[in-house]
Amino acid sequence: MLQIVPSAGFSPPSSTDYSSDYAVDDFDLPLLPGPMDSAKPFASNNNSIQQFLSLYCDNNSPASVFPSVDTCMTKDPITFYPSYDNFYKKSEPFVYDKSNDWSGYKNLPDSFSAKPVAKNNQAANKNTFLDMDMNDWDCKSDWDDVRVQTSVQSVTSCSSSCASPDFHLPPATPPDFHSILPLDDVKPEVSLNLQNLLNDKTTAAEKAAETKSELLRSILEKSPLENPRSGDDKAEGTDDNHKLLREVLKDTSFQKKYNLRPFDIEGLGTGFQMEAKDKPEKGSLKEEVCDMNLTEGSIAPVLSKAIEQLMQDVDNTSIMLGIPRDPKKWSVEDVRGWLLWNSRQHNLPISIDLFNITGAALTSMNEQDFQQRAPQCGGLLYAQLEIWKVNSMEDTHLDVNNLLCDVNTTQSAPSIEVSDEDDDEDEEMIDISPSCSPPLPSSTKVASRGSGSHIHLWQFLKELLASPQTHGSCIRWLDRSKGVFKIEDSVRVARLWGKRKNRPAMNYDKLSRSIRQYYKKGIMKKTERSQRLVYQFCTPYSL
DNA sequence: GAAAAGGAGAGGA
DNA sequence: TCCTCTCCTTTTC
Repeated sequence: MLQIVPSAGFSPPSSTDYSSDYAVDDFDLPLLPGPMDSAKPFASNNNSIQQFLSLYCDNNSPASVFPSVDTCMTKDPITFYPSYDNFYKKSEPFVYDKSNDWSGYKNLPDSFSAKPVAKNNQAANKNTFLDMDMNDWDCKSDWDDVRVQTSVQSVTSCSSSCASPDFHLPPATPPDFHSILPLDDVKPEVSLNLQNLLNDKTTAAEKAAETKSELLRSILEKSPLENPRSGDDKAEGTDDNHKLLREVLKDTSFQKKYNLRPFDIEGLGTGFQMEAKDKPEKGSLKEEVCDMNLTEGSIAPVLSKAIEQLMQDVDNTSIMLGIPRDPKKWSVEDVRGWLLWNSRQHNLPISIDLFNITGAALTSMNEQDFQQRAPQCGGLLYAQLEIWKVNSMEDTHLDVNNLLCDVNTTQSAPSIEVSDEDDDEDEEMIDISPSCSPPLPSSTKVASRGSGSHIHLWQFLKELLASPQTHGSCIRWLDRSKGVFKIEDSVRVARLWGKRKNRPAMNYDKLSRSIRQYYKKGIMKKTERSQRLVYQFCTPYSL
């Protein structure tokens, strides 16, 4: 199943699959404030937010957290998206280091010769890069493979209030582009504007259609060799620029995506016109987003949902693996299990023996330590662990609005609303109350991870089993490796389950009936030797 | 008597 | 449709 959110964890099959609806292109990363040092919970690492959203926005590979780094450059209102897929897929996952814009490219495959190194050995940092002339590039034909798409999103340049160069992907400037496209005043900090995209998609698509038409006209006028009316019959493929251009013209995927109908533009080429759009599926995130009158501040619910889902996935993974949510509490075996899971889930080459350490030691490692032990995926593991660390903060205040506000704005203290339940359960609600205007819509309170009523009984039981210090008196593992556990206090377990599900009448009879339903589903099975109050998870649920 | 096992129907998402 | 709750009966320990 294609998924974007579960990049950092396990997400059980759900009817809410946003994968087809959103891509990395749909998020306006630069909307995030620049200096994140004062913004919790990512203050510990400036890379975190970038990695976090990169993980989030990837929908190009089903089980991968490798971001498809589609950087963009734009001349408002035109945007071009050179994709790095063709050469990037074998390299390290992108890690943006603001101190060195090109650090993420250090492991590009040998075939990629268009590394951002100037011919005159000019340092290719961000500033010099922006000042470099295309003739300074030591680029070969690899750019020919760069897929180019015209954007159908409405693009605006980000103002300084919502964007900071510190958090922008390094601009990429394929030389071929520069030679054929009007990019005289390229703004390095420009990327997609989620607000415009979501707020007025129709207008955006129409603009894009117009844009593409204008682009075609411009190209055709500037490039007589490609203009069939020019009378020049130069053979196809004799000019790399035109090869690139052909890629642009051949790419019609945007038509389907935005429901555009081609039409002829005064004989100059093909334009595109909006057709009736299908209404987003009811109840989908997309519909919710479309229904929002998206101001800059109202993007918060979108991010809030994304973060909520990500945290839920991390929780699901911790339950599935039977490890604590807090990586600091991991045993050596837990660490190995987590690494093994990541290795399998994302097909990462990890030498697990090099991580024969506890969770406390693991969490104290920096990114370089990870890179040393896992040269090919250390950065990714580090980013994954960062998310887990954030998720483990019980008092984490995920105030998405803070991410969208000027960091100089005074930030209110985290507000945690703790339920008045007894100490059986940590049923606190995370209050995502706005700390800066505008306020969030009605659903400002989000149930903390795992405390929702949608949790399955087997997940709940594993959650209890994962916290023996708290619930060991009522449920415990008999044989962890086989997934055999015993309910020591059936009344209490049933009461906890009823509390979680808001079913005051729950009792063990009903709970055990639900457990028995799992026999048919293959989630649980009877133990080899029938024992009272002893149940056994089936693999992989026991993992 | 408590727990296990399972049939059957209801209800919510 | 799936999952869980609820009620019920019968069997087992």
